[in-house]
Amino acid sequence: MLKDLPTVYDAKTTEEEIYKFWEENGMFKADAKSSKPSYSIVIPPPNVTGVLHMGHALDETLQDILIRYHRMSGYEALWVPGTDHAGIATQNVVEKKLREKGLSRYDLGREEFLKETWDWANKHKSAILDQCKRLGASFDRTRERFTFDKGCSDAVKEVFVKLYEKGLIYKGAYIVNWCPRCQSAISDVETEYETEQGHLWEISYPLKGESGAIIVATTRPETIFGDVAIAVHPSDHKYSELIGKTVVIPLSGREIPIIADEYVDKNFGTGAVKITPAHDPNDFEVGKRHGFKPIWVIDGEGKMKACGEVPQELHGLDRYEAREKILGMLSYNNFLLRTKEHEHNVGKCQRCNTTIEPLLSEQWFVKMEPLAKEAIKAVKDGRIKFVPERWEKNYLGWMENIRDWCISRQLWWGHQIPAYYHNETGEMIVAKENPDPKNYTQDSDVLDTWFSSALWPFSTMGWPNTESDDFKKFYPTSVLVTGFDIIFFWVARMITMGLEFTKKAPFSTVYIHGLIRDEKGQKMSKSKGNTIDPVVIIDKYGSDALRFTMTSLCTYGGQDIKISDERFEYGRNFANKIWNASRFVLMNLDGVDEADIDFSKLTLADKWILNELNNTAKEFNENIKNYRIGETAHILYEFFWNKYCDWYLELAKIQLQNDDLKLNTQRVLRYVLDMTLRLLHPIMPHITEKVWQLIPQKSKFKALMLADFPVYDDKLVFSSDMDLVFETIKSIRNVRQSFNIPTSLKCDIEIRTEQKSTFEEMEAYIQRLAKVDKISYASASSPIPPKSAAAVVGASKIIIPLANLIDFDEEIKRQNKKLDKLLAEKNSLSGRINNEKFVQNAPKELIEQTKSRIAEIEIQEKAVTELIKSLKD
RNA sequence: GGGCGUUUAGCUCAGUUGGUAGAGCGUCUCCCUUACAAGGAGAGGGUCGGGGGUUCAAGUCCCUCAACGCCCACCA
Repeated sequence: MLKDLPTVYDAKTTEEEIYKFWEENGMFKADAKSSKPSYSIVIPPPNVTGVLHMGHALDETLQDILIRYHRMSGYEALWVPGTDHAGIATQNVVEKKLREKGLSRYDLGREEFLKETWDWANKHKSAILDQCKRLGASFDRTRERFTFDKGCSDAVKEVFVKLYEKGLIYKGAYIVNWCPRCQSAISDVETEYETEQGHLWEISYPLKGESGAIIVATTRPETIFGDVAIAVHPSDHKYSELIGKTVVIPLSGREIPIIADEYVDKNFGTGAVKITPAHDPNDFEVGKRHGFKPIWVIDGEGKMKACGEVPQELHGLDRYEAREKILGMLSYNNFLLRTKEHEHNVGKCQRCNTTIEPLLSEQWFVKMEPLAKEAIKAVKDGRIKFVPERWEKNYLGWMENIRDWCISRQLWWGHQIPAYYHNETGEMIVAKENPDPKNYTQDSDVLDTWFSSALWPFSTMGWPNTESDDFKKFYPTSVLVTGFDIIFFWVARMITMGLEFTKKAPFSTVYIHGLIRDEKGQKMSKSKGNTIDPVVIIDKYGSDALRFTMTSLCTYGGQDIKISDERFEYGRNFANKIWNASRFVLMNLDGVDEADIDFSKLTLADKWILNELNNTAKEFNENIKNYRIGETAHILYEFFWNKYCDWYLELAKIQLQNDDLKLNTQRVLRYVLDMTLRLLHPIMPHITEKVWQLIPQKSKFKALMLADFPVYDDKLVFSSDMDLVFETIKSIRNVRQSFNIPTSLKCDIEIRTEQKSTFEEMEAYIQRLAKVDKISYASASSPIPPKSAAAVVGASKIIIPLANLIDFDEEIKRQNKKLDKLLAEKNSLSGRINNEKFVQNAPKELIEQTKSRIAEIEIQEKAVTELIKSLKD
């Protein structure tokens, strides 16, 4: 049966089979009543509208590694999955579907539209989490949550009412970022700025009752009908005489004053600014200071309002079309004096890329500053630490300058704001439930999606019921794993809300990884068409290959990760190597008993590999504890491929042929494979589980995923001279290759050494792995026979008599090259030793090390010189 | 305007308290050796972006310049 295992690892079949095995046995389910210490992670909930992309794949893989590692390391590990209702994104999708049927949400009405959206969300809610199963995600689906489910809604209401009662939520009219397409306010962080080449227009505003004019520079001439004043700097001599005078707005004829305000920059434009409080945040502030009433001229759709002095022909016109018309009119009437090229930043809606319209409107806000205090403290005093640390600065910088958060959205899909207005008096009550549905109507706005996300670490644990088992056992969570792009959107807000409502930091570590990019370093996006679908990669290379590759690309500094389809060959090849090495071991375990390794019978090779395994376990544990997760992959790759496969399996082949050594060698093979699979399991769960279950053993564990994770073990510390064997074999191979000695030809060697017994112990290894026939010995001082190739290993000389095979000139060249290298090293090292200051200042061990290295070089130098001499003779 | 990151082998990137550079891929040579050709063995390849400084010693610390990338703020 074992011999029937295919030589190429079949990831697809294995992964399906193994995942099903774990799932059906309920192995992902965490026990809130467990006495083990808890380790918990909540997933950054993907949008219900989403499909799995590479960013998720990386994020989920890293979380799964941490969860699996801790589960095996004695923790009660809980990973909570879930999805986000994604207000605008989801509403957009459903509205688009309606539009295809020629309908709008208004045709359906709020109630019917919500029903439709719920249906859609319910249908898609689990799709992305099902895709995560392909990744091997060991999250607890029995605890799956949705940011719009009953529990989250209760938490949202609780938080909203409490914040309102504390005076930290208020409603008011302010300039907000308004998306004319979404028809809603959005928050500052949802506004992305793009640099655009625009214009600065200089417009002349004639003075009233006298000749002359004041020239104003603006980028937004279409707001001219909303002007309430012209502002200049109080100390600007150019305009000091004009302050207090009145000008007439071009095209409108309305009269407005010239005022002085510190806000104006004397050196920008003409030094005179038109003030439009309804459509610009700075103008709003100026307007407020001077007591002007704002005049709206652009509506929520970004069109010119049909009101006031806006000319008839502009009514309902898009703001940019109106701009062109207005410029035409100004120019025609000689009010437009100059048009200058001007580069400026334009705000765009994060969701739909529509240009934001700053608009004065009535919205709800969270006063962030008082909340931020504790959130700053928690990071400064180390209750929360960022990995890598540099993100702390980024976080703190933002937190220390935080502005109020606009939380109301003019959407239907979302948590409706729990404020109720009396139908007649308009009196407002903020409460979890409508006090009197007959007479009170609920506020029609909903909350920013991130409001419910901010509560995610504790709303998923049963909060506000702080007595729930999950909350008691698993809150606060252990770590939050995410990309840097949502530190402000999400991480910062979770920290503030967690501290405010649970008095605890929601997690003690924020592990920030890089973003996935395409091979050119560009962000992946559907519109660019440069996305790589993780499911396609999994189909092609396997889930473990995807996981291993991505993990290995994670650097400690959290650099962005460039990937291409071919990069996953790295993980696929490694999985295949694991598969085949395991096949070899399994095929050679026939007749093995169930006993542990007999330590009294260990060979040098056995000791060497056990010692290496032990170091690997130690390094793995140290690295993962410090979130050097990429490093863990490198360590395991190096150990498994370059040590276990390249050397130990080859050495074991020799030992297996020795009846005295066979049984214990089998035990070592089995043990090291078992432990290695455990080490690899968090990163490559499927293949390791599959192979592990094929290993004959008396394990008490039902599955590898539940087995104990290896830790450093004093009993496995050995020192051995294997390096001498490896060096010997490698140098003989080198000689063979240099002189094109065919593999079929075994050569004899002579070893000139004072360590005869050590070499004798290793003869079998050298013979087989370097294709050597007879080995003879002589003392290190014996003369070198003529016509030989040779290698110097440590203080020993390996002589390969090849009189008829080698080109002596070639060999002299080869040895000279080696000599040059030795001399260069010696030169540099003795330079140090001869430097008094070095001897004074350098650590003792380094000096000793340097001296002994020089001594070693001198021995080799002597040997090589001797060789060259004998070749020349 | 402020802040951060990057610059190391042809390509993509590691390099944790400073002690004369590593991997994967690619290249060259040999090998279907009974786990694996998605493999094995061997080889070649780097003045660690430029300049300056600290030090016995700098890819690693400090200063400065340059290029590229990102974030925040935002002057109408």
